[in-house]
Amino acid sequence: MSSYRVDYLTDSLDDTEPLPELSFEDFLEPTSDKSSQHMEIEALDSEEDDGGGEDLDDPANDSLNTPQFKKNVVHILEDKRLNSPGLTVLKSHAIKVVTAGGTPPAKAQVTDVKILNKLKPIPSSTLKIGSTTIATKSTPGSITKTLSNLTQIRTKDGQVIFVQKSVPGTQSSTALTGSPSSGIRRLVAPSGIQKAVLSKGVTMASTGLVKAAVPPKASTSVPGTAITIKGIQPLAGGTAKASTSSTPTTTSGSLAQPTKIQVVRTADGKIIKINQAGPSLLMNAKQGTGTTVTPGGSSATSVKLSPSGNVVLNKPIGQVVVRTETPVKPATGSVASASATPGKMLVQSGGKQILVSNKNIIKLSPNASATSSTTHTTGGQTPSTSSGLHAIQMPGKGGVQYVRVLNNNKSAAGTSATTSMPKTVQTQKITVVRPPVATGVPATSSTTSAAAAPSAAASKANPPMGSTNKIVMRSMGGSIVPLPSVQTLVSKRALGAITNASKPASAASSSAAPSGSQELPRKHRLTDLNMQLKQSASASSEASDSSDAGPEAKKPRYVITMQQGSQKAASQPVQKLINRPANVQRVVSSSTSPNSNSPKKIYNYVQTTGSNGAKYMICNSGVPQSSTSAMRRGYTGYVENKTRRPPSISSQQHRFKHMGAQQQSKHQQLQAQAKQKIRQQQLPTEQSSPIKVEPKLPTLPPGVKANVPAKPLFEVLKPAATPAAAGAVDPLSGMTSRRKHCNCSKSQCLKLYCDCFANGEFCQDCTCKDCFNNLDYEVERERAIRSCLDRNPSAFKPKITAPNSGDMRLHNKGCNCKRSGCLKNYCECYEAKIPCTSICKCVGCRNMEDRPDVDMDSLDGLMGAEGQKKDKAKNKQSNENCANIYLTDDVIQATVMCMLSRIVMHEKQNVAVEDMEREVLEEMGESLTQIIAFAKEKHETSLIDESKPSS
DNA sequence: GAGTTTGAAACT
DNA sequence: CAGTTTCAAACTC
Repeated sequence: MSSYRVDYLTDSLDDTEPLPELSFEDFLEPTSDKSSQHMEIEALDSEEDDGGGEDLDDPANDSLNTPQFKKNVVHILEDKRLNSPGLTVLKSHAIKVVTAGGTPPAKAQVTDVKILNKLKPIPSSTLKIGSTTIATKSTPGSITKTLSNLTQIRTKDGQVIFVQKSVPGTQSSTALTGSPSSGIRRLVAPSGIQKAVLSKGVTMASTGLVKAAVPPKASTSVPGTAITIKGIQPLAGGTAKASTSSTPTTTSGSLAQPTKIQVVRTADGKIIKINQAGPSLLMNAKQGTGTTVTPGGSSATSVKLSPSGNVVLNKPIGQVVVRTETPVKPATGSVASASATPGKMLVQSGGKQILVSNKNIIKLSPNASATSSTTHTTGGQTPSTSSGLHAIQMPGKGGVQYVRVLNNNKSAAGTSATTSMPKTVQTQKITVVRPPVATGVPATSSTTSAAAAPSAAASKANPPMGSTNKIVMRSMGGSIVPLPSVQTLVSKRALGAITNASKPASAASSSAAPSGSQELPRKHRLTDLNMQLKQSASASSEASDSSDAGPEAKKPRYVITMQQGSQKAASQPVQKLINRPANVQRVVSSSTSPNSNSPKKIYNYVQTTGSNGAKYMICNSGVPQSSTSAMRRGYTGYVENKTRRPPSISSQQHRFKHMGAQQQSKHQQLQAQAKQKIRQQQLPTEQSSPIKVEPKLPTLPPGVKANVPAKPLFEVLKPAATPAAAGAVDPLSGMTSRRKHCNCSKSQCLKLYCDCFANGEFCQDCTCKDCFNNLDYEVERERAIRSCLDRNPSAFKPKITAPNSGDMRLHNKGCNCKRSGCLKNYCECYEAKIPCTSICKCVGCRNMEDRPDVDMDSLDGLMGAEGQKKDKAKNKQSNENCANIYLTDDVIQATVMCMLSRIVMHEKQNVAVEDMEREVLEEMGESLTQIIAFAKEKHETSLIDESKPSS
């Protein structure tokens, strides 16, 4: 659907004369007039027949018909499917126009206009001419059912069209159309409200009632949806001409009087003007593959017969073929056979076909020029028949398109036999003369002169074709949303943009801030942000395994917290876990814990790389629970090869050694497997730095699960590491464990002091003493976990998170350094390679994105060591304020406007959406850069000012 | 490797 | 919530 929408938008954009669309709802107001005259717009439901759903998929499909019909939108004509090659009309929407009597309401004329989305047999039943239904089989009379609610539409001409709102229940209309398939049913909006969208520009020369009906979906078999418009009164002036042109055959008497339709605008914004035209007949230059029938020698050179018996004239792009059909019954027996209805004209334009029962309804445009423009029509087109040259003006992308409708009077119903065509057809051709500008007409089918104009489909596909005033934003990746118009975009987005933009502008940091930090200014380097933005996608995709080692990243494991929306998914075990990679082994342990309800706990035993650590992730119910890893100062500790402490076998180790033989064997197997896997998973680390960074696979201490409500899924953020970097580190080579070995002596490894415990891991190969962090002491361990959680529910949550995949990583709590200047690994922020933020309570912080060490030194010189503390606090405050100072609403708005302007610009240039998105993002980046630069400059000047007085 | 420094966790 | 203590990692020598 989205694609469809895009198309839709683009189409509308193309219109030089954007006319507001009218929906049927607009017309629904009951009018007094309903009484006698009514017009029915009946749509044969073709969609279901051909599997309407599929239609949507088909780009070639007429956007008008398919998608909009779902919306119950009635499209009267579209020029896009000229080529509709098929003899077979896949899909049709028929519009019946019933003209009420002339000024003195004479006989009502019913004209069926079919819009054929697809070549699909047109159900004969749909055909109606005049008050009488042409469709032979269907119960003609029923079609004309008048609906109670009639809406009067006054045309430009001052003529009135009545639109009758069909009752939802009217679906019975199907009965109207004889065969179920052919049945006409009323348009019924899903809500039960009948809704048809007509452009306001639709003008009907004559007054009459328009009744829209959509065949009930139930009649899935119904090949096409017919829309009948009844009750159009022929214009007084027009009548004369029309009358002449009118084909006698079709009308059951009533048709005789011509109706003038001046402008019809389709819901998609295309405007079809039907003006009375001179007598000239335009025939299709060329026929498509379909059997062509030249009407009784009349205008149309070539005529295609739809299986239904409808004759479709292939025309070069831009041509609309109108033909009248003789009432002959479907020889072929195609469903459309009914289409044989006499006097029906099939207007095909741009792949869309309109079946008009009464030619006269279409009035020739008086504008000679229009006709003249029809040059492209083949010679045969000359309007032989005086009866009628109808011109339809279709303002399109390029401007007004003219369609000439040639009535072939000659071809009477009887004429049908003439051609091979099963049905005799009187062909009227409508030539659409499009301005040089790309018209919507493009023939979808190759049959017609494809060369001529870009196919409609193409045009749709390529929004670029038409210059659009609208901003069409596609939600690719959710960043950009399709918007109907600039106004909408501005109005809707501007506000949101401000808020939203403020975030990006103010730095992703804010968003990244775990909790209350949103407003806080971010100190992170923009480069980081950018890098992450770029990398986020990939990183996120790779998720858990990714290694976070940005070039800058040292060892810390970074975690991205999934936002609420993803909770569920998040709750789902990490895919890695789900799949239970080689290094994951399921371990079942009897839960001795008093609290745990479940007698047994299932752990996924994960043997990590170095086998230095083993993680047990609770996996009760077979689903490993995602766990969070607490980021601790020491946790960065993926120790480099030259680990300070050689892996000593701790008591823990011994315990593991004494694990059941079975497990042990598993363990060994896993180790081997783990190695292999680790290679894959190994995070790229700084090449220079021996330290390996591993995104920590979030594991939750076994006990945590019980206590902690559904935890957000934390995924390891993998900063985009260059492949090279990734390759550089071979975990196996050094056999370096990326995990640190704790060395706890007093905490029994049951406090957060212990890295292992804090990470939810069991100690293994640690040098700890009196370790209780293992399965042997599960009770104690759980108790400890509960204790920790009691103190701090977030105790096991990662300290460093990126709220969104693209956001900057942030320390949730911030550091509290006093003497290290946040430039040593004592500082968790520094350790994680993220700048301190205002959340931090550090003193003398020098871990700021905007202040590289060098700069700091210089500043130190200026201010003196003592001033540092103050400076630090000051900086923090200033940083905080900076966001407020520099990211004012005006600035944000300006930024947003710049982005919007880009959109508009590119929109006009028909730039691909992807490119547009990129451009917009670039614009945002530029804006941010400027803002930052400005802020920096200001900041520096302020610093200088301060220093001067002191000196 | 011992000792010191440091800051988070734990505790009051 | 602030201050103090405990603890273990980080760091220095």
